[in-house]
Order: sequence, then C-alpha cells, then structure tokens
Amino acid sequence: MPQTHQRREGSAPLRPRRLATKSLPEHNRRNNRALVLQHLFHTGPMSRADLARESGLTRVTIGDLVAELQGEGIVHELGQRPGARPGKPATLVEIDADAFHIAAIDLSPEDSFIGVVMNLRGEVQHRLEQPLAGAMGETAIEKVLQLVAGLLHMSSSTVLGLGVGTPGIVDGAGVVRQAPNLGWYDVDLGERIRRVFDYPVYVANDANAAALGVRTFGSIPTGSVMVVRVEHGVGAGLVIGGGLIEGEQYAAGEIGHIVVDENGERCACGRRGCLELAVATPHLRRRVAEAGAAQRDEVLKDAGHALGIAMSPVISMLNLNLVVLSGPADLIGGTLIETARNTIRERTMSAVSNGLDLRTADGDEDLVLMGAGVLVLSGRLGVS
Amino acid sequence: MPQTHQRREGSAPLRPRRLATKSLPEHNRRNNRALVLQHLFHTGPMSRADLARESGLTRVTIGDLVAELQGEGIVHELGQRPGARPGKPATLVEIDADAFHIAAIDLSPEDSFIGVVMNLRGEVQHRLEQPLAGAMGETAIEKVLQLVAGLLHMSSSTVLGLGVGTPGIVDGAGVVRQAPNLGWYDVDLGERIRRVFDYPVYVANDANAAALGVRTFGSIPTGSVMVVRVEHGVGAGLVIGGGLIEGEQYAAGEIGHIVVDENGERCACGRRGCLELAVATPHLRRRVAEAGAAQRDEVLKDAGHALGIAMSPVISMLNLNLVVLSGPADLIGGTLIETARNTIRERTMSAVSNGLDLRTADGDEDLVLMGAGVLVLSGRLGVS
DNA sequence: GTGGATTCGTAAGCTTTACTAACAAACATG
DNA sequence: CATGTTTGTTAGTAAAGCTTACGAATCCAC
Repeated sequence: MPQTHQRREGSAPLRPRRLATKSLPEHNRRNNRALVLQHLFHTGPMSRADLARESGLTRVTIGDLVAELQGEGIVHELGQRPGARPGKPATLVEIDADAFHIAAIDLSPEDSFIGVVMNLRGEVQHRLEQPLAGAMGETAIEKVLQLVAGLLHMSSSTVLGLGVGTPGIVDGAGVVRQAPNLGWYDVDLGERIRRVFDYPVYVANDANAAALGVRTFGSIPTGSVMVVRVEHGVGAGLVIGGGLIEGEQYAAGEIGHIVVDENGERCACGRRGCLELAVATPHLRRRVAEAGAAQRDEVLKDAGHALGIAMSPVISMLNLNLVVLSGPADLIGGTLIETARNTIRERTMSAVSNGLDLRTADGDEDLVLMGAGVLVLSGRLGVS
Repeated sequence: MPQTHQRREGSAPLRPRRLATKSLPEHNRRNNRALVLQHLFHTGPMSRADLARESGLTRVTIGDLVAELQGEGIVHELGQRPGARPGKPATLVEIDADAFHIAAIDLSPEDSFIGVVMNLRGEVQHRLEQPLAGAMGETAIEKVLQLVAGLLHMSSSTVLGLGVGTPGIVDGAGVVRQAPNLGWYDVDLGERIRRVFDYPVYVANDANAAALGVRTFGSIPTGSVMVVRVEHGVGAGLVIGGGLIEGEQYAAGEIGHIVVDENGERCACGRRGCLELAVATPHLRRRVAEAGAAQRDEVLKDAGHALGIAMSPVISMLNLNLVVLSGPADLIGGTLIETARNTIRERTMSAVSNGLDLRTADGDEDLVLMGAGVLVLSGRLGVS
C-alpha cells in the first residue's frame, strides 16, 4: 500500500528524504562555469570554439564565461594554437594552475599530520610535517591549526581553500563525529579552522578523500572507484557516479569490523575474525614477525584472502571496475593483493571479476592529500 | 603523480567519466516544476504560499508554475483550506491523481507477465495477467506487446508513460543486455514497445525497480534502500541518495553468484557455494522438501545465514539503514529473515547494525510494479 | 461595527542568463 | 587574388525568477 503522505514514526534516526533544491539563473551560471573548468582541467588547453563544441554551449556564452574566469585570474590565454589550419587561428585558453594554491592536510598518519600546498593541477609546491607526539583532543586540534598556519605562510599565491582528510567519521557539514585515535568526538573541525583563518574549509574522511583523489587525479578516468586503505585500521572510500557515498550515519566505508572468519581470533570489538585483525598493519606486522621469514607468505595469503572475502560481495553488488588498495607497499604489494585478486575471482561472477582492476596505489602515497585537494577544487571551482 | 590529461589506454571497457551537462534556463524551469510536484506528491494538498515557503521559491514563481501545471491538468485546485486563521484563506492545490494514468508491467514472475494501470498516487486501477506458457525470445516480446495493448485499452485517462521491470541486465538506454530466462540478449525493449505504441517507455531491472518502489511509495522516507529479491534467482536493487546504482556494466545487484561457502555445493556457474544455491526458491523449496518438516527450520536457518554473510559487507560498506527482503512469504518470513538479521548483527559493527532495519516487503507484493510506476513518475514529472 | 493586522495570490517591471543573427579578423587553398 | 573556413565578438531577443506593490479576504481588538 502506498503511504505517500506518511511521516516517519520509527525508532532509528533515519536521514530524511533529501529533497531537490530550487534552481535559480545564477545556479545555472555556476554549473556552466564549472563545466568549462572541468573540460579545461581534464582535456588541457583548448580554444573557446573547442569548449563550445564539447560543452554544447554557444561560442558566445563560452566567450562570456571565459572572460569572467579570465577576470578572476583562474584562466589565461596561451597564444595561438600551433599548426596550420584553414580559418582564423584559435586562441588557446588554459587554467592558470599557479594563480591559486590549495592547502591540503592529511591527519591519518599515526605519528604526525602532513600538509602540502599544491597548485590547481595537484602539483605539490610545499610540504610540511607536524609531529603529533601523542597529542590528542584539543591539543591535536592545536596541532592542526599550527600546520595550517605554516602552510598558509608558505604559499606564494592566493589560497583557494583548505582541504582536510581525517580519520574517523565525518558528517556532511565537516564535523568529525568520532575519531577515537585522535580523541575527537563531535569536533566541528571545519568551523574551528575557519574561525582562525577565514578560508573555505572542506573536511572529509581520509579514505573518502583518497577515493576522490584517485578518481580525479588517477590515470584511469572512471565513474566509480573504491579505495581500501590498510593502515592502523582498515577503511574504505567509495565514489560512484561522481559522488561520494557517505552512508546514512556517515559511516560508509567503515569496514574494519566486518567479520570474515567466524572462528577467528577475538577482536577488541567483541566479535571474532574481524577484517582488521587480519589485515591492519599492526596485527599484520605482528603476525609476520611471529611467523618468521619462511611462513611470511602464508600470513600475507591469509590477509589477502580475508580482504577478498570482505570485498567480493561489495564488488559484486556495486559492479565496480576499479579498486585501489593503499597501504605499506612491503605488505600489500605482492602476495597479499594477488591472493585478494584470486579470492575475488573465485567468489564473484566472471562477468564482474573480468571487468575488475584491483591495483595498489601507484606512485606516491599522497592519495589522501590529493583527495583533500579535490575537495577544494570541487567545492570552489566545481572541478572533479 | 597526477596524470590529468591522460586518456585511457587499458583493456577493460570502462565507462567514461560522466561529464556534467550544460544547463539552460529551461532546465531550470523543469527542475522547479519537479520541485513543486515533489512537494505536492509527498506532502499532499497545500497552498501556493506553503509551496513557496517549503521550496524557497517566491510566491510569484510558484503561482506561475502552478498555473502552468494546472493548464496541463496535472494539478488542480481543491477549494479553500478549512479551519480559521487570520489573513486571506489559502487555496489548496493538489496533484490530480487521476488526470493521468501510468502503465506498469512486471516481467519477473516465472510463468506470466503482470501489468497494471495505476494513477499518479500509485493506486492500482486495473490489473492484467499475460500467461507466458514458456514463451521466450521474440515470442516473449510479443507477449509484452499484447500485455501493453491490453493495459492501454483498459485505461480511462491519458497514459503518461509505460514502466517496465524486467529480469536481467538492463542498460541506461532501456536495452536488455541479457535476460537468460527470457532468452533475451541485447533486446532494445524500450524501442520495441515505443515503435508500436508511441508512449514514453522506461525500462529497468526488476530489483532496481523494486528499490525505487520502496523508496518512493514505502512508509519509511529514506535516502538509501537495498531490496533483495529472492525468486527464481537472487537479485538486489540499490538506491542511494535518490539515485539507482547501476554498476559499470549495468550489472549492479547481480549477487546470485557471490560465494558464501567455499566448501558448498557445486553451482551451475562452476563455483561452489553460491548464494543462489542457498536461497533461491527452487533450491530452497527442494531442500525444504528433502529435509522434511522436522528439519525445515535448519534449512531456513542455513539460507538466512548465507544471506547474512553476503549482505553484511555491503551493509557495512554502504552504511545502509533499510534493507527490504522480498520473496515468497512462507520461505523468507520467519526463521530465514531472523537468522539473516542475527548473522548481520554478528558480522557488522554495532554502530551499523543498530541503525539497520531489515524487513520483508510489507503488504502486497507489487514492489516491482510500483517501481516501474516510479520510473514513469520520475521520468515524466521529476517525482520520486 | 469598524479599523487594523495578516495572509494570500497576482501584476508590473527588472535582472540574469543563454540564445540567434550578424560580422570582422585571420588564415588556407585554388 | 578571390573564395571559403574558422574564430571570437557585438547587438538584440527570449526565458526564468526576482523585487516591489497591490487588491482581496479573513481574523482580532476595541
């Protein structure tokens, strides 16, 4: 029976149905501006006429938008396009990557906070490390503020905004609901930073940020990515169709305490055989050490197998094509990821596993920082 | 290293990054029209001033939009609001639920196709059944066309569009990529119907449709729902944040061949211990019959356990709050769903499982038909 | 009963936005 | 050199939602 007009009366605090929002002419403009920037960002320098063709907007409108962006210094002309073609030569336009900088910080490492200043292409300009020295709670917040101050001081260009990737559960407003490792509970981190520095601040969970980083800066353009971070704990970030999956309580990706082996070791959470016991670095390193060199591969196999068990249903359910595993290269690189790959192949339909690309984070390990940058790019310029 | 301008060069056919689309003033209007209808649909009759307050648009704009909708007959005035308040009495406006009808068909039952004509509130006006008699391939398409013809003939109002929930993998354009049970491969079902009847046609996978049905017509307003359908096979549909999750190959929700027991029975797909073997109705009924009345509960427990194992990682990863299990009530109703609930509780963080509501489809079993209706509502009116 | 306050719905005119039409500039080609 | 092409811009138009203002209809206080 359709009960259309009925309001909620249950028990659990469900998130309300998200109603669409009104749209005004100015939203229109913002969207088209972002569209132009998105094309320039992902395709590189191009002419106004190119932009018009690719976006579907008219040359006139594009000209107007480009002029606006040029006026703000986000975009600049690059001179005429080389090479001979009939017609008036095109004037290339590109995003002025160094006109603005982005400050990005990663609060997920265990013993320090890391911050960078990057340009609009995501190229790191400066890097700063803030040792934690066991700081928690308010003291840890102080450390964040110090790090931000240092970064802002370093930047030579106007800073577009500040992106933060933090462990823990972060709601849509930038409030850290809980981050046990840092002793944070309902800390409005965004507001705390904003109050001191008055810059646009964007906060997200570290794994979620990493997923954004992969999607925007990764070498494979794709609609959906899952990033699984194996660190002190295990967490995942998920981007589908361009958007982050946050979860009803903003706890999406909290997969550390999925049970993968009902008869496994007892976990601190009270259950047996949690994924975290099998793969999180402290446990895994302990196990590797206990096993000795000869049995090392067995341990890594078990870990990869556990990971595969946990990920298979998710990959099947969502029909993902790209899963990035991030963590200490010496642990996740070889046997572990190969075993995970095999386990997934054994546990999912071939139609799904054939399309799947499970890989480690290639290159540097700045995924979280990149993603924190994307938060700013996306929030300020509509680029992602 | 960010490789922004690089294009794909890999092997598997990834879906391209979905670029945002340009936005014109008319899109603006469509959005606001839909916003008005969405409010009327979910809140019931209200005045123009109410609509203005709730939507954020001005009374003037609302007046204009309502006049437009009134002109098209989608909305009508209901007279003055009863009850005494200061000020000029408000004129209530509501969606004229019977001004238009929607034809919805469900191709998922094993031995017949079901069709209904519903009004805009989802209330069924007429029902029609088309026995399949083993029809497959082109013959099955003929049956669909006959069913549609019958429904259109029955409807007394203008038909807004036609929604189809079909088993199998359906792409975004309404093409059934594969539906083995019906012998369909790359059948452009939408186009086939449209060619004959010239109505707007929307096609989706049955489980996906069911998820839409729950979200829009269900008694619990929620952002995310997972519907798990236990029938001849096992399939799931997933709505997150208002949108269907389709999957990179449009195969999201195809969870029948997730492995839940590595040492289980051999499945037709070649693997061991697929979810489908444990819970799909043919297998389950066979097992129940073999076990006899005394062992019936054990069989159902095993099935529920298998379901719980498969769903736990997904529920954790996505932080879902509402999961609806749909299927034969005599099988899924008692022991099975309770066991699944327990298994999930045992295998996920309490933060997740506490928020979770796992229930059977309440009331009638028309979820797929309801969802097929939502396809039309959403496509034609922007209501969902 | 009457005047004031309040709320509702609608006109009239304005601003923003993107569009069409038209054109000058700059180049290639026969 | 004339012609055709392509680029980017100028001028004017159409659509959409906004602000301001006003009449209509009701309640409430005196």
